[in-house]
Amino acid sequence: MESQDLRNVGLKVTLPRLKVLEILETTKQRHMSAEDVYKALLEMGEEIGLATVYRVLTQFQGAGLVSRLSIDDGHAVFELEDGTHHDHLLCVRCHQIEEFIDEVIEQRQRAIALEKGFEMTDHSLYIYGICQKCRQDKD
Amino acid sequence: MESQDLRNVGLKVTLPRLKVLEILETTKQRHMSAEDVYKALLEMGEEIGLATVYRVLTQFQGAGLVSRLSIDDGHAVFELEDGTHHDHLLCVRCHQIEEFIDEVIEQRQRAIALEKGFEMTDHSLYIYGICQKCRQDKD
DNA sequence: ATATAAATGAAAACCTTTCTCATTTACACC
DNA sequence: GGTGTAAATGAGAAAGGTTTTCATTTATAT
Repeated sequence: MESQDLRNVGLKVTLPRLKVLEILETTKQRHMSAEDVYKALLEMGEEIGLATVYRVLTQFQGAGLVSRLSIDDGHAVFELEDGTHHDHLLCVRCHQIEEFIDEVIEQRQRAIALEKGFEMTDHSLYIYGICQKCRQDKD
Repeated sequence: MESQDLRNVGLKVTLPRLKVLEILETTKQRHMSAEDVYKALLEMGEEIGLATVYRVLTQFQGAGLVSRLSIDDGHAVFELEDGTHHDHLLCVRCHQIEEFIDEVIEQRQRAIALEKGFEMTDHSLYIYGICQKCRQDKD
């Protein structure tokens, strides 16, 4: 019952919102750009505007339904929020994204913010590299 | 003798390059966007094109003279390379940037890349928050 | 049912960054 | 010290992702 998910966060239940949510939930690829979502919807035969996809994703982010990753190349991808904070490894060849959690790093970050007098609002850690599969393919 | 710095990295010594280098070295603000550098040069009375500033900064980055930070909002700033790897704290109110080094985090990152089979090429860590000064000003 | 505020789609606008191309410049060589 | 040649520059156009505008459509409260 996805409609309720939307109502819970104070968003009107509209077809575009339901469809975007559906794509995010059913696509195997966990990390999708707005363009990815848009194309997936077109392929489903849904009529939707790219601007709407951007708007909906931004609203979802504001509502805590998704989080937005800002990749180094000035590109954003979205992932369904699952409540766990995690960081990311990005393959610079195939652009696959893996996730990891490291409590030691989390702790150090909090300590550093404290040390520097910062009230931490957010943090982001990206490790860029060549993933195992790409290294095997042609090293 | 900045001309030598340029020759050392295999770049022709041109006025625009010398001027960009001069701005980076003499401006108090350590982290500057291409636009910042461009405006600073115009204010100095230098005639330079914005495209040239971008090109020069990118070349400097390739030559290891500067590093580029990609801020979350799809904005890049440059800093003179000083040989030390460090990460950044960014104030979301005043946009001031502070630097820190944490060997524990560096180590964990290497360990995680290894665990995941990644050959790490780069990594970036940003802590976003409200800096001490901004917290005092109006909390 | 209906009124009303919110949401949508298409296209234009935006913003930072890169590219194109004609002109200028630095540097190696004479 | 001139001079040829490849590289660098500047202006403006183009690119690419994202946001805005505005007329139209839709969801929801009454």
